[in-house]
Amino acid sequence: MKSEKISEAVVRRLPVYLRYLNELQKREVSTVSSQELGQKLDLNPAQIRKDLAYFGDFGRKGIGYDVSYLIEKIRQILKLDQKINVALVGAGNLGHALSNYNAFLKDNMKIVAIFDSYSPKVGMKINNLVVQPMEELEKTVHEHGIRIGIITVPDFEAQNVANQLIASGIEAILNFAPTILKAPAHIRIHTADFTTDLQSLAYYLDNGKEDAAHDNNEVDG
Amino acid sequence: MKSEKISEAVVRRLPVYLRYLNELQKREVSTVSSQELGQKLDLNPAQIRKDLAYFGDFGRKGIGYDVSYLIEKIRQILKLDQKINVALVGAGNLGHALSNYNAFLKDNMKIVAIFDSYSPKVGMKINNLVVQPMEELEKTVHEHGIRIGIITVPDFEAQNVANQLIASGIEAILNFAPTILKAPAHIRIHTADFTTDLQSLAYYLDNGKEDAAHDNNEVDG
DNA sequence: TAGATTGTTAATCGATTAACAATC
DNA sequence: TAGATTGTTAATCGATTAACAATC
Repeated sequence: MKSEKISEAVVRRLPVYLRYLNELQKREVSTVSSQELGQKLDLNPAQIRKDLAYFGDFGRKGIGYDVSYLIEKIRQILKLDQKINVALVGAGNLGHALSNYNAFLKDNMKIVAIFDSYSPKVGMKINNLVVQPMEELEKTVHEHGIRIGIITVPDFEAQNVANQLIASGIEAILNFAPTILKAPAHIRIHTADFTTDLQSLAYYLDNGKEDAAHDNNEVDG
Repeated sequence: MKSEKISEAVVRRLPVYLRYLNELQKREVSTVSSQELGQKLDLNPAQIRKDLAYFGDFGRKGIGYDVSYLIEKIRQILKLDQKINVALVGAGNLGHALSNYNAFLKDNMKIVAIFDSYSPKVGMKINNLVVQPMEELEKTVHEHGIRIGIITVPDFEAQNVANQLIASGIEAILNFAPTILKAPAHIRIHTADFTTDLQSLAYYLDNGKEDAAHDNNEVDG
C-alpha cells in the first residue's frame, strides 16, 4: 500500500475489474490472477497489479486474488458499500432509458428522483418515480441525501441545471449534454457525450471506401 | 504539418473543438485564438495548437484561427464531410433515445437502420425507421453502405451482435453494453459505458458525508 | 522443492506544457 | 513599429510496462 495520489485512469479501471469479478463470482470461480484478468479485459497484468496495490495488498503471491475478497475491497474503494442516491434531471428519451438501469446498478446506487422543467412532463410516472418540477430540487436532494446528479437535458439548459444541482448540495455530476460544464473544483464532473464518441470513430474509418457510401433510402414520412 | 501517428487523445478532442467552433460560427465570430479556445474548453492552449498542427497549418501568426476554415478542416479530418451511415442494433429504451439524436449529428452521420432480434419489436416504427430482424443485417449494411454500428443490446448479447456487425462488413462500433468486446484489430471499438462512469464518480464523493445518506422514500408500486 | 504469481522498483514510453523564434 | 499569436522544439510530467526478489 502506498499513499501516492491516485490518477483518474486508475479509478476508471476499478469498475471494469469489479464487473468481471462479479461475473467470475457468479460462475463460482474463487481465485483469479492478474494474468487472466489482463487477458479478459485487454489490459497489461502489471498494470492491474499496480492499480490494486495502490489500495492495499489484496493478492497472495503464487496464488492470485481471491475473487470475493477483491470484490469486497473494490466496492469499499468505490464507496459502493454504502447507499448512494442519485437524481436525474431531464425526463426525455435518454433520461427514461437511464432510469431503467437502476436494476444494473444494484441496490447501492439508485436513481431516487427525476426532475424536469417542462411542465407537461411533471407528474408523469417513470419507473415508479413521479417526475418533479425543478422547484423541488433542493428540498428533495436534502430529504433523500442525494449526492450525484445526472444531466440529460438539452445542451443549452445543461449549465443552468448544473448550477442548480450544485447549489442544492450535490457533489458529483454525470453530464450527457454535449457541452463543457463549468463548476467549482470540489464538484466532480464526468462527461458522457456520445456525439463526440461517434464523431471520433469516424476518423478511424478506412478512406479507401469513401465512395462506397450509397444513397440512403430509409422509410420516410 | 508532421506525419507522426496521431494519438487517440488528440482525435477525441477534435469533435470538442468542432462543437465550440460551430457555436462561434452561429454567433458570427470569424476568428478565434488557441488561448480563447483553451479557456472555454478547459484545455491548455499549447495543446490545442499542437493538436491542430498535426494536420496542417490552419492558423495565422498574430491573428489566430479562421472559424469557418477550421470547421471545414476538422470536418475533413474527421471525415464528416462525407455521408456516413450508421446502423443501430437494439431497439430498447436506449436505442430509442439514441435514434433521436440524428438531428444532432447533422446531415452527414445518420442512423439509417435499426435492428432487433426480439420479434415483437420487429416492424415497429422508430423515427421513420422500421425495426428490422437481425437476418436482414448483412443485406441492409451493403445496400446502405453502412460503416458504423451502435450496440444497445443487453451485455450478454453484445459480443454476438458485434460479431454479426463485423461479419456484415462494418468498420467501427460504438458499444453501449457494459462489456469488453473482442474484435479483429482493424475494427475500431469505442465503449460508452455509463455504469462505469457512474461507479467511478462515486469514488470522488467526500467521505465525511457518508452518514448523511438517508432512507429513500421514493414512490413505490 | 519447483512453479506460479504477487508487489514494487526501475525503465520506457507517451502525452502535456513551457518557451520562443517566426511573422502577421 | 509594437502587440498578438502561431507552429514547433525542448522540458516536464505522468502513465504504462518490464523485470525481479519475495513468497505462497
